Amino acid sequence: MSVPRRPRLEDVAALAGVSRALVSIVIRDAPGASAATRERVRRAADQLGYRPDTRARMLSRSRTRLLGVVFGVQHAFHGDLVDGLYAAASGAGYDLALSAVTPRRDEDDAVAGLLQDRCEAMILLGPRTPAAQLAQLTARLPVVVLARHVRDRAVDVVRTDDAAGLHLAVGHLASLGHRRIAHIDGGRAAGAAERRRGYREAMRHHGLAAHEQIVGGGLTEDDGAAAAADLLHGQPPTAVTVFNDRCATGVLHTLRAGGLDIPGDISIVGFDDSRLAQLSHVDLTTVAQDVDRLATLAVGRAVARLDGKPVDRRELVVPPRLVVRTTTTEAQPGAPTTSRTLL
Amino acid sequence: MSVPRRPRLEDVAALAGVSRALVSIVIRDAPGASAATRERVRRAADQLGYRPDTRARMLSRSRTRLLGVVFGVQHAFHGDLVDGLYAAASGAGYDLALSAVTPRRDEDDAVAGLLQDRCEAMILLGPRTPAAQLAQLTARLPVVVLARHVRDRAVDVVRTDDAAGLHLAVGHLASLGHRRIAHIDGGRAAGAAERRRGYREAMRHHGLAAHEQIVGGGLTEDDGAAAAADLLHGQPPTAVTVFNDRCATGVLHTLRAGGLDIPGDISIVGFDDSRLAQLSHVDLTTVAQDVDRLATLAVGRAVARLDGKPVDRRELVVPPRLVVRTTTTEAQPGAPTTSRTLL
DNA sequence: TTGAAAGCGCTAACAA
DNA sequence: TTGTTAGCGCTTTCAA
Repeated sequence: MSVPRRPRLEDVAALAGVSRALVSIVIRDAPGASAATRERVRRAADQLGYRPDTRARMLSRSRTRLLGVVFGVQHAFHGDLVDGLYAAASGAGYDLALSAVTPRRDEDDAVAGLLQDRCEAMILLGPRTPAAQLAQLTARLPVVVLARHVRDRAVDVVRTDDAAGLHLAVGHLASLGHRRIAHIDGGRAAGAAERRRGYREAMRHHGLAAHEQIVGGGLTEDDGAAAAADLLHGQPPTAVTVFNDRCATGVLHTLRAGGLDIPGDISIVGFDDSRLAQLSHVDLTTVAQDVDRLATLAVGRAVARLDGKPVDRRELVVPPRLVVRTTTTEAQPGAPTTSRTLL
Repeated sequence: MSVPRRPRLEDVAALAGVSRALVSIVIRDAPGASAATRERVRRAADQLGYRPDTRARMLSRSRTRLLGVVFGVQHAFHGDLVDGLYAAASGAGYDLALSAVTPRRDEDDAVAGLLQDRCEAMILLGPRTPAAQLAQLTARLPVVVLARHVRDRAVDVVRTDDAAGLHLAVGHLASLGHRRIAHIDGGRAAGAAERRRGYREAMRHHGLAAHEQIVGGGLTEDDGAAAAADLLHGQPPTAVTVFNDRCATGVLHTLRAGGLDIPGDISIVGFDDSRLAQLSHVDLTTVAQDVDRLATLAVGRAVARLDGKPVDRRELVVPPRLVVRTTTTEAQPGAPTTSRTLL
């Protein structure tokens, strides 16, 4: 049984009794065909189930209308961003080429794959790639770094105002009467330095400089779990701001497993407002990043570069917003001040 | 400043002083060129930084060597599978085209996107698409369903022996002395029916038919949290097998939040052995799916179909394996038998 | 071993 | 409004 070959432009033309060019015009909704012809061509195309060949189109247009996206497949927040990026890209008439960073596929692999796909621009989610290398990549195609601060002037950045986010978090806790507020940081992760700085500034701003306490964390749940244990070896704070939701989740569950009441004994604030924070058994007070806005700006910036439009500010900073859920409450007079051994 | 156009085959040919065809041969490592020529062409290509244009190549070869993958961007286990698929595909000389299912992008969208990318075959991770529709898709290109049972004879399937997995789980619990073992199921999720069946069979096999208790769950953490609450409205079991790790995590944390000791009061067994189960603060006893084997088989099957090789068994079933961690322990004589109100 | 030439399926400039 | 004609960059016969 012979497989019916996929219909080509030519087949449609033949059926409709017109030239290939005409069909191309109709298919692309380009001007230059009468309504009657359009109708006839459309009908023929439908009848044949014609679908234009993207590759041939890309080749002749010498454009792919493809935006490459590098994301961490294990990172819940990246999943949220990808959702936003799909929406933003299709709004701008582009498609997304996804390239995942996995345990066995690093960022360089992911970027290389995208380069091969001939995407026109690249959007990197919280990349760990050094700034110099990113700048180098920018020489090949427009690159937008999403959710990470990059000092290098050559790289476009769209990110949340991380420092402001920590001002919100600390302010919230301070207004609840907390004074001993610790910060579990993200180490060298994207955004970590900014959030650390925001925490310090905010603590000083609230006259709590003496209570500053930064605990080494990271971006995974396990990092949070380890940090939670660390935290409680000394004099435990009454509240903690955590680098991100994943890490905060680790902190939350570890403290609870250790017998502490959250938020009774310790209040916790996360960062991202990823789906993780919204789970009913987590229900984390957190600093929300405006995913749709970040995604829209990132796509917009990539497209602007492709269109050669002038760009005023290289870095676009989106304000965060505090989402209060159930992991924060007023400081308890009798909060634990002695260290306890957990786990 | 003019952008230096990407070098083409022709540029390399000119520099090396040979014809385009020769360059093509050398680049593809095809036979038909002397060692000397090869060397000369290679040097020229390197000097120009030549990279073949994938699209043009796809077009003329009328092959893309692209395997489409539909996955859930929020699903940790899918992330694990994607990692395995990248490895397996590159081993087979194929590339992956990722298409994500997100809150605003359903499976149909994801499949449509891949169809447009002209991938040669498709691998769907735990799809919800009805069997009939999958069968229809198979008429267009080879489709491999990964991690879901499909009765329709037209669809290739690679999956874990879900029922056997529940035999392992129940057997483990039974050997620890548990009798009242409940199952929190996955509803209509991929694999749920098989796991439910496996649970029932295993309970009977161990003479525990009288203790069968199936609680409606789902595949997310929130589903698990809700089920945990339900579970305890009646007479709580001493152990539960849960549809998957995500759901089990919700169960675990909800029970703990309610004051129960896990595994002291209730033992919990998950399914998948996704990264979630391996987190230190979760450390879930679970039924592990052999991710690399599943991925390798799925890619192998897709490639076999593309090569037109005969395929003996339409469905490839991989045995699971039990991973005992810290959420299961021996049944306690004094385990709670009265209902408690949680949350 | 090498080169010429004909596509792959589509777009776009130009003529009619 | 329509059709003709070159490409887009590569692969792949078929001759030389």
